[in-house]
Amino acid sequence: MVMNQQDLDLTFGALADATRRGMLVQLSQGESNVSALAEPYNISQPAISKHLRVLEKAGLIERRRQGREQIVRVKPERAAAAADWLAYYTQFWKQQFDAVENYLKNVKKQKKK
Amino acid sequence: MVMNQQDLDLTFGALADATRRGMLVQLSQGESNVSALAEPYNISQPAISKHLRVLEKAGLIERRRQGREQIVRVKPERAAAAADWLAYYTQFWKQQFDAVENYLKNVKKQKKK
DNA sequence: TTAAAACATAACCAAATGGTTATGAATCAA
DNA sequence: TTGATTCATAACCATTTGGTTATGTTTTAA
Repeated sequence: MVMNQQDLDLTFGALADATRRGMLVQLSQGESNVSALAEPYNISQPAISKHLRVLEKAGLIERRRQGREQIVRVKPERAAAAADWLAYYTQFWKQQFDAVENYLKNVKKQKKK
Repeated sequence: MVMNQQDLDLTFGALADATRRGMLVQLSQGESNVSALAEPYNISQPAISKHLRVLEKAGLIERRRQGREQIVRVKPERAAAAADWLAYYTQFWKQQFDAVENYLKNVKKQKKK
């Protein structure tokens, strides 16, 4: 999946909150309705709704109605794409870091001489 | 590296902005001073300073003084840990997604009968 | 039929975010 | 020595964010 800048904004933004990450972790165990998802957190029900909306706008979850319940399930594509993005650049950052480390080490050696 | 919730908040939060991601991408090519980093963006210099501060607080970059210049370089550990976190759960989200897909497919088949 | 359950939505609030202009400090170059 | 360069910091502003309470809607269960 190709992620544009806005997708990355929304995805990383959604992941930048412990409550929302907790919900995603919970959903890795299986589908859930909203009440069950809310249970571990002692914030109000509307606050939970807002978090779910953020996750939905980021494309990280999907909802379907089942009677009066709302069944939430995870949608892994965006998260996978964000993980790929991060892994891709991490590789270069590591290379860059090592290169600079070696350079600084050499400079130190030169000074000792 | 073990990431606590606050580290993940800061790291994903820092990544949730296109300007900051652009800076990190730029830094994957090598160290840079602040002016060179700022060049592609037409926002004010203090705005650049703020973005750098966010990246620094998240532990994604490091700075050192060199005369009147500030040399910025990337620090890959946090990004790597965040990438690991994402990759780890993505695996379960994919499993979960596939399981639900199969379940829903079976339900459809049953209905056809 | 009526009360409870499971949500969404609206209105509001404080704090955080991303931007600005103005200003100042340190360093370098002429 | 003085002016330009390279930055940081302070003060301010509008918007976003994460929370709240109040209220309404739909569905289920008694």
